[in-house]
Amino acid sequence: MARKRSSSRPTIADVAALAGVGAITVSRALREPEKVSQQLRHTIDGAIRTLKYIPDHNARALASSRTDVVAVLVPSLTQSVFSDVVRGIYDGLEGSNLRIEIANTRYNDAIEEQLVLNIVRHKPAAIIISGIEQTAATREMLENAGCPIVQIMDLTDSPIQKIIGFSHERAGLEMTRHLVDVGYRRIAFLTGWMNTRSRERLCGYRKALEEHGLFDPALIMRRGADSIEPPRVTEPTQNEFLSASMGRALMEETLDRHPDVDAVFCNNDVLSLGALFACQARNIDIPGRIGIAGFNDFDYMEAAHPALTTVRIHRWRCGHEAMLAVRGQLKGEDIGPRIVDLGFDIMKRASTNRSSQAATENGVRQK
Amino acid sequence: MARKRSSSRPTIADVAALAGVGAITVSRALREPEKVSQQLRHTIDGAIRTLKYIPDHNARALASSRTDVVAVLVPSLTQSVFSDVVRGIYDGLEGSNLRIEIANTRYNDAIEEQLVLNIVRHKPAAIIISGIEQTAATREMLENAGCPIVQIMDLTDSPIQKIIGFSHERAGLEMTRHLVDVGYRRIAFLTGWMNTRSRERLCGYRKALEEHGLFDPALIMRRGADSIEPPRVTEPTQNEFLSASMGRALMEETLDRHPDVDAVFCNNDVLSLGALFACQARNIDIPGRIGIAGFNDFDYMEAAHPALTTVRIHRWRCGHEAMLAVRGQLKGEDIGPRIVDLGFDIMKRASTNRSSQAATENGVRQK
DNA sequence: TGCATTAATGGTAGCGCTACCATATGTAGG
DNA sequence: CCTACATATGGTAGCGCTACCATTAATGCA
Repeated sequence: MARKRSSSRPTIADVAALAGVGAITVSRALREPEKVSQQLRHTIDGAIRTLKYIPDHNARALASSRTDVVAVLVPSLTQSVFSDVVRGIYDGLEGSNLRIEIANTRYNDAIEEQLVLNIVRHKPAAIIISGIEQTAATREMLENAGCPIVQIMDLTDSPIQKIIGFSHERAGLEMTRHLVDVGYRRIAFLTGWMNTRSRERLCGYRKALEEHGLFDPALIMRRGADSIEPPRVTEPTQNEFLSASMGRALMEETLDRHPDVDAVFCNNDVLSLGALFACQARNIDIPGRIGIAGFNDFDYMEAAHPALTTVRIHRWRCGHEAMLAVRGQLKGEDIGPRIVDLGFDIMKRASTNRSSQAATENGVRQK
Repeated sequence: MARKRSSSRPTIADVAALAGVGAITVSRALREPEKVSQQLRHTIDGAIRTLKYIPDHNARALASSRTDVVAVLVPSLTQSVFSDVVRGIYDGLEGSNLRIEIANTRYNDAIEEQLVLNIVRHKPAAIIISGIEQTAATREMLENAGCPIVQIMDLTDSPIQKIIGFSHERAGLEMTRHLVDVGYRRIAFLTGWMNTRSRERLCGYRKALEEHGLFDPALIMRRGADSIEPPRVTEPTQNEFLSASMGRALMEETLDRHPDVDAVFCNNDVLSLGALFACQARNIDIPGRIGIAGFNDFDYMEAAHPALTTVRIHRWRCGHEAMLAVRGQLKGEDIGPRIVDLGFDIMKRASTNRSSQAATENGVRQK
């Protein structure tokens, strides 16, 4: 009844035999080398190399009910935002023998819950999860997962364990304040489909304008699906989620319907690029007649003509630090600060560069 | 000597006990439901739901020496090119119970070889790998992996099993021909760090120009690291790999050093965007004085002012079709055509829209 | 009616590894 | 010299599942 061993794959027993030691010693040499004499360690290393032995992590997981998988939950792969974050996570991996498993929640709580259940059942080494709006059930599963959990890309006072990110509301607020500061008064908000975090930015925009009695709900210009689920994106040309074309259309609509608007705060750089093109096509002076601001600081923002004002956030760093935090905790280090605010930078560029002089004039013109 | 069972996790035995059947029957109900009577199937489903049973894929892999992991090898996560491909792969996953494991080769053969070794040893359900330039050792491992292999994003006459992609050389060739057709004569090639595939496009560019005796190596304008390894990218603002700023600098250099250049073919849309901004900043007429063409057809290309000519390639579709091909083969379907050419489209837009009238004039002017 | 064949289910023995103990050695302390 | 205790190594029994057979009941067909 012996089951055939596919002779191809060397096992720990083969290594042990070749090195003339017990299998368990090989296992130790791999996992806790300090507990094996230097001499044996050397012999074993040799055997491993000769046989090109690679441990089977399935067997390892089964035997130890632990894995070396870091599960990463992101809401979307569509946006370069999360590509950068994921890249940071991968870059933070190097030199460890951890593995990464990306799970895509598609901005859907039910999917997220199912994924988390599946993940915790498989005893990951750690979990990195985007945002703070997990359902109660999801949160409970995470709390009981018995591994390091890092939330990213947002902030809250009550992280599950640790959170690394920044405040979207404050980012929206500060950028809007900047626009007001330099003299814009009729500031529209351009947006595509909104998730929780982009909604927080809208919130910041609103608060900043209300501080000055400048808020006008009619100036929230929105395109794209109105659903809770994000629209499906396949090839970018059919993008109803977020695109420069959408930004261009939004800008044109704004100019047509609200001729008194003197600045647009775009919920995403992609939109701001479209807004810029719309203005160029109509020969509208930027920043004189219209100011433009975006969010993310993608590479093209500073190269644009005029260079586009935006909020720089630290996507790569966020992923990278999350991974480093995970690795620290797995090495037994202290968890450190539970809340890490990476902040953001208001990149004041030519597209909103009105002198306060011009600002005053503009304020007058607004009247 | 009994090892403690962490009571938390229900096993197949628990389900079997609750359903009053043997464990193996539960196993079958999950994997080959048609071999279990409808009645038992129903009972078992109930038990699974009551216990929230989730199979342990580590144990499954160990027992069956097979996994449900589709390994995906990409050379980079930096470029939105591969983000789109990966997104297509994930989208193609839905409804299956396959899992995805992304491995990043960093354009490095040695890393790729190590990753492939590690992957094949773990018996993946299938492998999707970018490009065709695997080392002999890598190729041999893949050939002996005993699972479906799909190469993507390029073409060759001798795929390992199946390849889904398009010809970069032909894309470069056709775009360059278009530029010549509409009358451009001194056509520069703008590029950052080049990988094998972008080099193929350069090759196409060269061939097209040589057809007309227009090739001039001095017009290959290049920035970024000259190494075989790609430069590291962290936050996009420090991007020495590929950025709009680089495109802008390249365009400015081209204008300064080669005032007779009348068109630029950018190896990437990102560069073409920078090139556009450079021209706008100098008030240079596009497409009159300078024509601009890119490669990829990112969303902003058609929104730009003027809309930018480019090569549309099918990134999402490439990943998606690769995944569907994998699923088909795993279901036992025929492998189908070994070579799937997804092609590309030359998107002729305003940035190269010279009438043939103007083209002739320009031809004259060149003399 | 008898015997081959199929359909439906179960038992047992691993898959490759590590947790848990047991067993040698060496080394210090009384 | 003996105990105590750390250091270094090994043996055994699973982890949760499925491959491989075995078994039983139901069906087909001469």
